[in-house]
Amino acid sequence: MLRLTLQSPLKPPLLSSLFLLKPSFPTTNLVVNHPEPPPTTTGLSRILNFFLQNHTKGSTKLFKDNPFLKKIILELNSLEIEGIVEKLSVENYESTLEFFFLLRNDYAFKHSRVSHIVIAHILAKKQRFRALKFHLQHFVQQEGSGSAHSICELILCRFQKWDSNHVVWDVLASAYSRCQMVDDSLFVFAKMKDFNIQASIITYNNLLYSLRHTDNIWDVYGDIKASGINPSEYTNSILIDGLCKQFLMQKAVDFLRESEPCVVSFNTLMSSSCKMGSVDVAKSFFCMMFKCGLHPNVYSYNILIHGLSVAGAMEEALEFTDDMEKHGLEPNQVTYNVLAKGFHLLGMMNGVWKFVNEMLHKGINPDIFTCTMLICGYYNDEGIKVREDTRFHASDISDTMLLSSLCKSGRFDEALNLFHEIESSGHKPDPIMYSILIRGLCKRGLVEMAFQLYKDMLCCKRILPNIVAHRSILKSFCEKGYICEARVLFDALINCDLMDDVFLGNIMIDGYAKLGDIGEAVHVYELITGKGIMPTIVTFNSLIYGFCKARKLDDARKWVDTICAHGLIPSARTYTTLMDAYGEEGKMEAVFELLEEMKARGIEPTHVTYTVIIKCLCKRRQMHESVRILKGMLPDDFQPDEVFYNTIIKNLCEARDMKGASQLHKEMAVHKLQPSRVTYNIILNGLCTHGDLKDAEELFSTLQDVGLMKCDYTILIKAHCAKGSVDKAVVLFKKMIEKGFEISIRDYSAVINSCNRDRNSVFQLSSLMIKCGLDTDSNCG
DNA sequence: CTAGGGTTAG
Repeated sequence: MLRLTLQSPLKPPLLSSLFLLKPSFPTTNLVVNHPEPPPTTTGLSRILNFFLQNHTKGSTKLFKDNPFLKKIILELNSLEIEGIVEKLSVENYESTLEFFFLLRNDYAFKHSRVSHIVIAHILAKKQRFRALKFHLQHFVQQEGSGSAHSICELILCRFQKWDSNHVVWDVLASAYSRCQMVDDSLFVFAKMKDFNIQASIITYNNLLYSLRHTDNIWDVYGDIKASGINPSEYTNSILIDGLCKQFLMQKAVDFLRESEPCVVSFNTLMSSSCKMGSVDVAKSFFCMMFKCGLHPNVYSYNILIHGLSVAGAMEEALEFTDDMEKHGLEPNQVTYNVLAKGFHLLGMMNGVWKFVNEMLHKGINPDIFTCTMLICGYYNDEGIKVREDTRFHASDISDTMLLSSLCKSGRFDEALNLFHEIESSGHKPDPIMYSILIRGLCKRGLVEMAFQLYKDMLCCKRILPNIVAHRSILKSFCEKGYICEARVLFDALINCDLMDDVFLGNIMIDGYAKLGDIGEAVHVYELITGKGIMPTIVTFNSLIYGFCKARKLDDARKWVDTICAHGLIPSARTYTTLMDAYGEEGKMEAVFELLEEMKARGIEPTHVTYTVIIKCLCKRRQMHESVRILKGMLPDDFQPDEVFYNTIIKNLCEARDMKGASQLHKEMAVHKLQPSRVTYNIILNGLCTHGDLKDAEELFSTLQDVGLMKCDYTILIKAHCAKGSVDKAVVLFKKMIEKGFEISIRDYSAVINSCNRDRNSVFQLSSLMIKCGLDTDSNCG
């Protein structure tokens, strides 16, 4: 059994064992690219043909157990397989389907386009619409965006006369919409119009859905009306959803009035109202539903109960929960999670436990949302109490809670012990417990150990890690600079179809962006959007950060338009990132231009925005003028934060205005801001370089209680060296070593360099270096 | 098509 101890974290090179991960993943669908051999006339395909002809139904089973035939398949290229598929399809649909999917799923065979379209026709003919839908989605994902043109061409050339032609066209247009390839979808629509093929309402709905963030919804809606087909209930609610997403609530309500109202439309309106903070409006929609003769469903109740819970109106939330049951609707996982969250927000742990308990009693297992609440530490230190509480004694949840508490307080030894104890008591290891440990270890920077656990659950225990585990590992890999390992994991998740949400993609994109590797960042972006995952504003903000980091500012700026094209609204973060980048390049006009642009869009600058602005201003101007300009810009209710102050204090120090700096330091208290170690470090540095060294020493000694950082020591040491007080420097240096800070050669040389080439001092420090440190090679950082 | 969480800037 795997035993982990905190004393022996794995060294990074072992991470290369990650490459073993891929074959260990328990799912299929790993795409293997077969090298395409030149077309052969070896007769292999004739043998295969002969074989398939002689076994209609059940042929593939025979085929599966036949190593000889397997060998034949691997010898053939996709063109030869295509020939077989086509020929077979004339004689036997079922065999063709089995043959195709067996090759794809079990042999990871990459079929040709023609084969795919043949299969689509068979599925259409057999009216297996669900399978057809998935088949074509899979197909267009594989083909990627921009493929519509050539695929349409192919269908026109070779499939025009096939019976199910119109169905295939229709579902193809849907597939492109569902995979977020809107341009391709529109291309298919246009071709269909040329050939008088009527799109179904389902296909229109898919298109409408993928365009719901944009003005184009009305064009599509107009098209539907003009074509004479009846909009469905879905059509209306998608339209309402789109209008809500564009914050056009009034238009949404107007449309609801004119169209046939349905529960989903009301739910969408309620959800949007709650998100905008108006639970009352949501409640009035709820009442309106009854007046329209409609009955709220579980979604309706949950939306409302959530709205009330986050607003702190727990009594009312509970009333609606009762009401729900009176109307014959059972509260579900979501209901309980939402109620638990509400009580937690109020700090009423009894309430939380009441609902987690009720959930267990009803046989509803805590799901990923409950777990996220547990794992992400909503329940702080309650775990230990809970485990002692007899009501929860020996239940899985109490173990989970205890584990969570231990991880939260950094007691990993105890956490791991508990974990092994649970394991050896015959309990099946639980993915939630794993993810708690993995997340905890990652948070502490112990990603190597966390990954060991991750692999242990995956490879040894055959438990699929949950989203929390994936996220923690991926994020930590990125943060620690193991970008290649992160990518291998990411690709494995994609290939196993375990990547269905945008968050993992965002983490991966951000990882590349932070390194300035914008090429890969964009590549990952294309990868996830090709999978039909909708990018969010976070995706774009990270991409823009990446372009800025790569110093491609004009490209970065152009991506703001892409955000809008996706129906998303650029955020204050978007603009702040751009402004910071332009400021760094000294392009103040651009900074102010962006500020105007964001305000024009109704996006309020945040305290971060203003921090960036002051940072930029100070680069070019006198400090006092900069502050004056900034003061003119700040809104009355501006709430500065600690970093805002730190930035100004730092600039004041650099302008040698130590008096102003200490004044601002005092002012922080007025805003109830606690100066942090960073603040003190800035002031210390200021005093050392532009102020009185005595003041610096004084500050240094008072800081001893607050806790000193390594750079506090080095700053003062360097200052002493520069002033020629090497003795004082040496005393401090020894103290720093005593405190257990890791001292690198770089630290030594930095100090020695600041000795003004005074040979005596250099000698003194060098001997100290030989005496005290560098006896191991571990600190050559 | 509609509900619960998490990923980004100084």
